[in-house]
Amino acid sequence: MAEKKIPKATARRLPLYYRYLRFLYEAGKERVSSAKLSEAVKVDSATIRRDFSYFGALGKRGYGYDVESLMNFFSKKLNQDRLTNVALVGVGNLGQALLNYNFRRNNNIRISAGFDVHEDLIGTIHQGVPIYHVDELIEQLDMQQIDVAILTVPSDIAQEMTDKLVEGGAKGIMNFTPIRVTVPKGVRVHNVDLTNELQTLIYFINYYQDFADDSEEEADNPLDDLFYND
Amino acid sequence: MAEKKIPKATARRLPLYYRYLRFLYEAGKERVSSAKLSEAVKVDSATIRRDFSYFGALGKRGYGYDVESLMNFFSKKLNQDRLTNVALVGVGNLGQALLNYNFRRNNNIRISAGFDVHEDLIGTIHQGVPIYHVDELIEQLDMQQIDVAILTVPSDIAQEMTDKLVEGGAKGIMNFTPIRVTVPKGVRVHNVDLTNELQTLIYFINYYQDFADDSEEEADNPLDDLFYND
DNA sequence: CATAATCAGTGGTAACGTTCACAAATGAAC
DNA sequence: GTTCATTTGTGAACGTTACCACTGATTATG
Repeated sequence: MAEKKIPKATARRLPLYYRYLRFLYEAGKERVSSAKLSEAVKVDSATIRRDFSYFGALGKRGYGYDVESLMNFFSKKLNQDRLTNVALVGVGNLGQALLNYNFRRNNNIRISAGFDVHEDLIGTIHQGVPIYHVDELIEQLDMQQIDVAILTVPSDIAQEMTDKLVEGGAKGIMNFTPIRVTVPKGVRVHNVDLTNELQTLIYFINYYQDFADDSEEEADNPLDDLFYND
Repeated sequence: MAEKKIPKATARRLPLYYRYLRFLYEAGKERVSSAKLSEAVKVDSATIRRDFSYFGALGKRGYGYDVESLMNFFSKKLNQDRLTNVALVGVGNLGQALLNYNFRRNNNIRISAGFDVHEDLIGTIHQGVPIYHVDELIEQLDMQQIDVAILTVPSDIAQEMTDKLVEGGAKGIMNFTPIRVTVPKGVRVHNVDLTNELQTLIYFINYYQDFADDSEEEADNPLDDLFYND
């Protein structure tokens, strides 16, 4: 909780920088300039330097940045030095794909518990992850000290499951449902709305296609749609 | 291609508005105010009015907005009045989940062709969608008049497949790989980076947890990370 | 050691996005 | 028809983000 105000736009780019630094490190590179980084992550080099500067002077003029130390620095910032357990609420199509999706590959994040209501699933183990009934959600979150959850349930129970997550002490929810759920202050929701993304993409290619000078980020991620509190 | 400059932030919210308008219409509601919309989509009411105003005067003072006509208006804007075919490149875990994911439910978007290199998959039909070898990609895009693609391939072939897509005439790519691919002017890439999202979420809950007054949009869709050209 | 090339850090500014606050328009009530 | 309650549309203020352009530190070269 050290540095006060890292801009949100900067925070969203940190994982991108971190990933590429890992790549450079594994490729044996010792140094990198903001210009080289810029090419790979497609972020303006001035923006990269500004982003890094919020954390202090991490580079050396005339030299660039030391890959290993910068990588380690961001590793700590992104909590990659310890394992983060995540709950998966809703083990349907998308949920199961996320179980298979290897968050751990180069990342200290793993889904450690799944929750569903479907009787066939409960008690089974998928990709090494035990599936519990949602009735056990609050209890398990507490027991396993989980404070981050992925929500992949049908829309009509999205708010209900969110309330349970909040009650279980979740602090962060990655919401794959199209519902904008309501949460109390202190809980952060990150919306990943796939249909929304696709529709936006289609809108852009239909209405922005001939505006040439137009290269930028998120998003956002767009996709990027996140908010805090209610 | 009518109205010139709809802000990107506005464009990203259109699908959200559209979806809720559909919901209201199906619930038999005839009118809605920006304040009511605001509650549901969690966007400030002034922002909603501003967003709508870019398209002209869509509402009536003292009344609000007519649900049906607004819904139809956005339906056209979002190309929902005609079917959009999308290609899926990479029919692995995530790809198959997206095949199952019902984009068509309330949306005139469907995945109409899948592409992979895995021999077991080629020639099969998943969820009604035929899977072709990637060697047929360029040919099929052309034949099926597809200009939007979802990219869910391993990182190491992301750029190669992107190049094929561009060659096949794709104008929009929803990129699920962590690679920031390079594309020529006129092609829009929308990055959906799940690991990135999760890491950002974890970063936020660790560093922003006690900054209370902090509720906003996108996304930082974030997730929302999109760009144009190279 | 001197000169050239490189490159981080940052002040300034422009572009973009959000929100306040209010006038003008409309509908509802009686 | 007058009054009251709503609610849009928008000028203006504010906040955030991105980028240019330059200074000065450092390395590389001969």
